[in-house]
Amino acid sequence: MTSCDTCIVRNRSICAGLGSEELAVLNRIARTRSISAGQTLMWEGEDSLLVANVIEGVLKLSTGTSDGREQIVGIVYPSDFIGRPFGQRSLQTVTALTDARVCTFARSAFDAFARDHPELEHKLLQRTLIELDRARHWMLLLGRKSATEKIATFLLEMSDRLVPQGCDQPDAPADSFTLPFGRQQIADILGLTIETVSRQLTKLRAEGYVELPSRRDITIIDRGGLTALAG
Amino acid sequence: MTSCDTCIVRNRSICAGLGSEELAVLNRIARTRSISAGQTLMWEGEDSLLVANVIEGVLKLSTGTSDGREQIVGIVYPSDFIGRPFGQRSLQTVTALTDARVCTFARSAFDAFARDHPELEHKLLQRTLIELDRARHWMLLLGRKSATEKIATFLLEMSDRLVPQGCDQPDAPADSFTLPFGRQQIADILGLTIETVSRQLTKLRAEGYVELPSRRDITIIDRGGLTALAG
DNA sequence: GCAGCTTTTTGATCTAGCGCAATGAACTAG
DNA sequence: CTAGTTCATTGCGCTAGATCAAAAAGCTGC
Repeated sequence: MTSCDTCIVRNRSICAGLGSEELAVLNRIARTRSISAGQTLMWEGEDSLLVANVIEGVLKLSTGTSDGREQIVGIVYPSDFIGRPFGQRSLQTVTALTDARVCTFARSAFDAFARDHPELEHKLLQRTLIELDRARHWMLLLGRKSATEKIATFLLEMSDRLVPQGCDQPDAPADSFTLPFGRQQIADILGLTIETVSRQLTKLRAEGYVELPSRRDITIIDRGGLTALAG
Repeated sequence: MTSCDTCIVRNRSICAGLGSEELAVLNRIARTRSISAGQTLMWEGEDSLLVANVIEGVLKLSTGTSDGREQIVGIVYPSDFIGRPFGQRSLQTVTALTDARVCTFARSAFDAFARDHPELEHKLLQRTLIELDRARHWMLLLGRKSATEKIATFLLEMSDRLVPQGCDQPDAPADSFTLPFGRQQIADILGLTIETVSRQLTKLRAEGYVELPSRRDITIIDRGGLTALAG
């Protein structure tokens, strides 16, 4: 059974600000679910039956062409909301990148609850507006930036959104962090091939912008330089 | 002075469903504004002071890099909503592609009104969710599709969203339509150069997929073929 | 340690789309 | 009608990034 009382993302998720009775109602339709890395929670084109809050872990939203090319269109962190409320179909595939835990709701039940709680809908609207800004900003990167600019932008963005594991410090951007992605996934985020991603990272290391202590670890050495490269 | 009573997008815009008293209140903070083609309504990075409903005309939302590359991230039609409610900054430049009329509101006044009217906020949420789906879908095109696929997708999308001028017929996709864009703008939508757009269109014409009666007119000859090309 | 994976890097080519330049077509204003 | 202006097309390299192929580096389990 779920308990919102002990939920670690309670104050940052869309649930924040709900009264205790409302939380109790929401609690009744909620179901916590564990997902292991690589597992898919919902499929593109499928009926939209679930929505969820991310409790822990990182997930990707992706779309693809019929011949197997993939584009990652969003990355989802703890306290973020996933799924498509008020819509019949999910237009993205949602897949866990790390082991994850999510708090799921049947979409229809959630929709009904949301319509009765303007404060919740307002939070959802705020988030959706932010996501839309983010997606549109990423369109500039996909459509107009060079491989070097893409990688530099990506590393800076990751240093902003990722926090070194186990560290609940102030949210200043960290210069060292562990990516929840392999090279292929970075390629799918940036609209590049895996080889180009690898070459660009090697180049940035050779030029002293970053260090690559291990496959998924990044240390930013020259943030200013990277910022300039990001365009 | 504005009058919602005679507004031609009243039933399709976010105002639809508001009662007549509420409409009167909204009316009081609204201001109709005419914009001529090419004129910019709001600038990227500027304080978000206005939001608006589009009454007539087509506008583009765009972002750019410091060195002048541009990416169009959205196209806005009559009854669509523009601007960034509940946010300090506008992250896109909004520019009229054709002569246009919009119904503007001071953002702060609109925000306050919206917070008092859950039904309105719900409509706004629905629209924002649809726009987010659209933006993410476009990311696949920008990141993963070839020039031919991009152009084919674009033409099909335009035939869906544009209606031949002066024709209030059922909304089946029209095979002939007039684009509100020049070649450079098509390029900025698709993340291509103007030359590539031109060459691809010439190629599609040569291969019998489309006819190009004049600069901005398109006639789709082989919709099935285009659909196949779109990938 | 080693064998069998998977993932990443590196190398060598190829090509789609870019960038530049010239030409041509359409629109505007006298 | 003509000159000026803007916009679109076409031609010709060139290059960033894709593609194909192989080697190297990490993991996993024994």
